[in-house]
Amino acid sequence: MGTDMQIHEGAETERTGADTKARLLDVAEELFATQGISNTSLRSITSAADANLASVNYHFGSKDALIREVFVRRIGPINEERMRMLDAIESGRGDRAPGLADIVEAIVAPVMRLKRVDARQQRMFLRLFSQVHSESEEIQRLIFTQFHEVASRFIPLLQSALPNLDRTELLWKIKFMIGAMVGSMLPMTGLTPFRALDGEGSDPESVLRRLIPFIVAGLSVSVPPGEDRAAERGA
Amino acid sequence: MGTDMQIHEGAETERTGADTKARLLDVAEELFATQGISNTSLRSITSAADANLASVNYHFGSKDALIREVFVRRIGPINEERMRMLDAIESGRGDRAPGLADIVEAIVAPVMRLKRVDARQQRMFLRLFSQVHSESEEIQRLIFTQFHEVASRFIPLLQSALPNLDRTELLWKIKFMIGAMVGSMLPMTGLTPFRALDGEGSDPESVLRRLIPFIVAGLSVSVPPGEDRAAERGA
DNA sequence: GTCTATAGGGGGATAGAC
DNA sequence: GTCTATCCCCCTATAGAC
Repeated sequence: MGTDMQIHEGAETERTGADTKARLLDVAEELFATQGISNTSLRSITSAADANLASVNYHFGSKDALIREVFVRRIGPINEERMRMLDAIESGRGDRAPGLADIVEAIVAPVMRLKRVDARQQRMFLRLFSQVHSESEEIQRLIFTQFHEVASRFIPLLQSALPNLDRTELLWKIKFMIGAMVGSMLPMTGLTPFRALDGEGSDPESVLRRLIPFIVAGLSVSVPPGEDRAAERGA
Repeated sequence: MGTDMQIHEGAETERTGADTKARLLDVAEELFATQGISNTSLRSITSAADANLASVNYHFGSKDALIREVFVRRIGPINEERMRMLDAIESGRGDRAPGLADIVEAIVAPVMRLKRVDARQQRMFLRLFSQVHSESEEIQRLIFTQFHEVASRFIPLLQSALPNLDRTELLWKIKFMIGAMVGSMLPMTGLTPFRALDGEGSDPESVLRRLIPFIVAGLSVSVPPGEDRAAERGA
């Protein structure tokens, strides 16, 4: 199968006059996404970015800070948009419980609309985040921390919209929800039937029109109290 | 933060008299999961497995075959169980459309019950599959191929249970469904509220009791025909 | 400055000895 | 089954021709 050729499929900033800091971010993102984070040495980053080994420390302070920056650059705008949408929901109606779909949309839509960026960046986004699972807990925490703020507003809001769910139930459903969101971005490479989805209907708004009701339905459904499941099997 | 120490957290087969083939599989899986597949050379695998460079070719035939084997070892049993469950569904009732929950369970449950294996293997499973997105299309295909058989039975079955959904709709929902399934396995490391889920309620059956209704609800809900939601924003 | 040629290294696959 | 040695291919870098 030969060796991997992914590293330089179509570099963007390589030769431009972009400043070193931006180049370092671009290169680091790409290497992180394809090789893993801890597998990527500062040396490989700086040499690929045509920069000095010391430049990372100068521009970011540490490798950890660089890692954080790489993710902040992608997650930051998404979470800011989420906060804005959550603001809109909470300010709009004084006491009335906000619509479930609005809340879900606030979390999910900013990610989908990220598709605005070109396909290459889209792929990179998925790759980058896929790598997180292969990293140490410290690095994972470093990245998950960036969702704390949004989560601390989203969870209570969702709880208030679904007062009948106990907390455990709610949190599990949120995991499913996040999964469904990610699932919408999975390539499904080579599974023939799914090739049909590559064309039309894959623009952000179309996906959202399908994804949000799916999630809302899943969130809304009540879970059978608990013991045997063979019971409802015949129904 | 130091470099990655994950490689040998608690190796299992290292020193035992386990045969070379098994050792190669274990080592390859671990290296694939932590470094990526194409980033892992046969040389690094064989040396870590205390085996000869030629051993991979002797035991598996090629690197591709080794890759396939690594995944087959994990996916194989899952898909076999899925096929058995699909058999049971289709044989049981002659003409009547099978219950949606049964179909979903047939796909989802075998993955959840994989948790039977120890936590380390569970983590490895997620890591391993996370790496797939960072690989070339050839490798992705190599792995996705292993789902063809199940998919070709599952999709029509689901379609028959949801006759009102057009094919595109159905396929999107399947992506969401797969996502939700994966989502249930995500660590959410460091997001404080989710730490509560680590203890009770995280056994396979409990997760399934929540996950299956979530998915069934999402599959069942009808999607708004399409024009209303600001659809014609830019199109 | 651009292009072709060639050297070097890494990696996968294979033959033949043990 | 395992090993050593080797072949071949691909990629990168560099040098010399134009």
